[in-house]
Amino acid sequence: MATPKKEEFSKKEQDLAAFAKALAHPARIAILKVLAQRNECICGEIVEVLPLAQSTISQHLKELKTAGLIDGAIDGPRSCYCINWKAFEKFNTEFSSLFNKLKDQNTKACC
Amino acid sequence: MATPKKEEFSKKEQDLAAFAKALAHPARIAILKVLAQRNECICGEIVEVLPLAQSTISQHLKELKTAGLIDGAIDGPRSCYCINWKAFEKFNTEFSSLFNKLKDQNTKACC
DNA sequence: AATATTAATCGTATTCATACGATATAACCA
DNA sequence: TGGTTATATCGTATGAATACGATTAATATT
Repeated sequence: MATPKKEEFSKKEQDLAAFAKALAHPARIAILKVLAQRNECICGEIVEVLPLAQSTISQHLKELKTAGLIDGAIDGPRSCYCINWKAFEKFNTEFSSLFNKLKDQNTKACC
Repeated sequence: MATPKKEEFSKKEQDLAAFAKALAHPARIAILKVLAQRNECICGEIVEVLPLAQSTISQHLKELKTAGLIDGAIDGPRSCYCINWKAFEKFNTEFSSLFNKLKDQNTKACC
């Protein structure tokens, strides 16, 4: 029991869900805000600003990176992260288009 | 250890994260599609179409309802679910506005 | 070379999510 | 009333996410 069944859905559904999952924690939304605000996206600044341990932030950054929402570059002893605007926009439009598609299909005022 | 820290973030961040979490599973996206497609939003149809057990679907429906994305009404022996367009649109615009706000703040081409 | 700084990774504990079968509930039909 | 149908809920097993301290790795600094 409890063997995951995500693979049985369409790729589009899986991709959109994965994107949503990347945003499904307030810490990660806060991280994106910090990355956008600062002109330099040094990781240490995020640790200072957010109420989480360094290792936890690092973990969240990794997830955002895996989801493709941010890029990371090693810069000497530190790491420089920044938002991947292309990917972010792609998902933004994809999500809006899901919403609009759903709405168009919905022919009936239901319930 | 591992005591949740979600409360330590802003309400807006929490709300957006909660919405994202509701969409963070392909089954729930698929459910929304079915609800939009059918003129009648009987729960049983969803069970027929998706590769999940009835109790699992029921659980996912409950989460979508808790997140405010769908409404449910009891209709005799069955249940009638439908998308809460108002809530859905609210989150859609809120998400787009986050994206645009982030982009505006981002003064530097980084990394 | 020795030490400090920065961030990633490891190990691990705890909590949450996902999935199912079984059972309960509630309305309808014979 | 007895049985059927439709859905929710319970119990439970497993897997994933979250969080932290400790350690490692890699570059700077002295």
